Amino acid sequence: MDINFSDKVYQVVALIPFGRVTSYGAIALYLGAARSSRMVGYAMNNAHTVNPSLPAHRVVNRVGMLTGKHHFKTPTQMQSLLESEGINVENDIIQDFKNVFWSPIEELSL
DNA sequence: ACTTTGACTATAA
DNA sequence: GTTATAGCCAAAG
Repeated sequence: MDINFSDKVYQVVALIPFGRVTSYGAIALYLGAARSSRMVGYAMNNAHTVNPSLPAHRVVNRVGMLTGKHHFKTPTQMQSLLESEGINVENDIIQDFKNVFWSPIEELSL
């Protein structure tokens, strides 16, 4: 398994189901680097170049805030995509975040 | 090899 | 309730 930390992030993000979201910390925790949550977002900078189809809009911070919306082509694209998947976003915050939250550890380790 | 950075998180005030 | 600060660690300069 000679893949970089960033590549692992892409793998997990690619597995996020439709209509669900997860947090940077949850991904980092699944990768065994619980305290490298910042690196998850850092890696996402190249995500669109490695695999543009990565659902980066389904990755938010721990409270469901669309912190990375400015990294999309348009700041409104992230919210639009989430709303298209049935996720209610209001003021850059995902409503019912706990309800749509997807944990890689819970879903992938079972 | 050292310094800076950052799509985070937790704690303190 | 919000705002500030510190810890954290991998990648880029």
